[in-house]
Amino acid sequence: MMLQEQHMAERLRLAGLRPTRQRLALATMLFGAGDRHVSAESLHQEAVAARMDVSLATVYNTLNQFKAAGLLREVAFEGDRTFFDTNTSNHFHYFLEETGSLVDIGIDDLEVKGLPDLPPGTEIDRIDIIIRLRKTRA
Amino acid sequence: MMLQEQHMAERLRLAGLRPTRQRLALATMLFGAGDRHVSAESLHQEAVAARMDVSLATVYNTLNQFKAAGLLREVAFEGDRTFFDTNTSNHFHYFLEETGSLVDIGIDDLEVKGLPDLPPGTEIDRIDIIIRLRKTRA
DNA sequence: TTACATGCAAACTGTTTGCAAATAT
DNA sequence: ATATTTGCAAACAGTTTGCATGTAA
Repeated sequence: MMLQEQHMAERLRLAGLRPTRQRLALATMLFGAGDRHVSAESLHQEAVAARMDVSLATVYNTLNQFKAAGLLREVAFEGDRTFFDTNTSNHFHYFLEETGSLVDIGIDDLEVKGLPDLPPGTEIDRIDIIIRLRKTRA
Repeated sequence: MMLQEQHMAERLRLAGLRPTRQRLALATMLFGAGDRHVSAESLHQEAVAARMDVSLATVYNTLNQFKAAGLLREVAFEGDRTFFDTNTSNHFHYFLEETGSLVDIGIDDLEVKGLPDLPPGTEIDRIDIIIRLRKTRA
C-alpha cells in the first residue's frame, strides 16, 4: 500500500468510515490532487476509466457518506445533476455556462455587504454564491 | 372575463403565448399578487385546490414556457425540486432551512465586493446568492 | 380551418434502496 | 465471528414527451 493510501485510510477512519477498497480509490481520486468538483456520474466514469471496479450505486453512497462526514460539500445548483466539492471551506463559485463547469473563487477575494436584518430566531448557516459567466459576445 | 384576466391575457400574448384557460389561470395565480416562489408540484396542488382543471404535465410545460418567455426565473438550488420565482429582477434569497422556503432579499440591500478578474473572454450573466438560515439554537 | 395547447400515460434521468454475496475488523 | 460494505437490479421522484383530443385564432 502506498503512503498516500495509508494517509487516506487514516483519514477515512477518522471520519468513521471503514477504508474499503472502493472508498480508498474514490478518496484518492477526490482528495489526492487539488480541489475538485464532481458529479456521481463523472466520478464513476473516471473510476471506470482508471479500471477501478466501483458500481455507480456505491459512488452515490460514498459521495453521500463523504458529505455527511464533512469531507465534501454539495454545491447549490440549479439543474438536474448534483455537484460535490472537495473544498469544504467557505468559498464561492464561478459557473461557466459554456462548459457547464465550476471554478472556485477564494473567499478572501469576495465580500458581501449590506445584509439586511435576518428574520428573528435565525442565524446564517452559510452563504452560497454562484456567479454565472457567459462567453463575451463579439 | 375580469379585468385582471384581460390584462393577463395581454401579457401572455405579448410573450408570444396564447392565453388559454390553463395559462390564464396559472398566470393569475402566479402574477396576481406579490412575488412568489413555486415548484411545479406546489403550483399544481394550489390549482387543484382552487378547482382549476390543470394537469401536472401542463403545469410543468407552462412553467418552462413562462421561464423561456422571461416571465419567471429559475432559482439556483441544491435539492430535488426546481423552484421558479415570479420576481425576475436581480435579487437574492434567504433559504429557511427549517421550512424549506425561500424569501427575497432586495438587491438594494446587498452588495458584492472584491470580485476577482473574470476568466478571459467571459462576462457576468448573473449572480445567484442564497443565504441559508437555520434556527438559532438555544 | 389550421396551428397550437392540453391531458394522459408512458418514457426518461438522476438518485436511492433491498437484499444476497463479499469484506473489514 | 460479526458488523459493515458492496453490487446489482429494482424502486423511486421529478420531469419530459408522444400522441390523440380539444381549443384559440
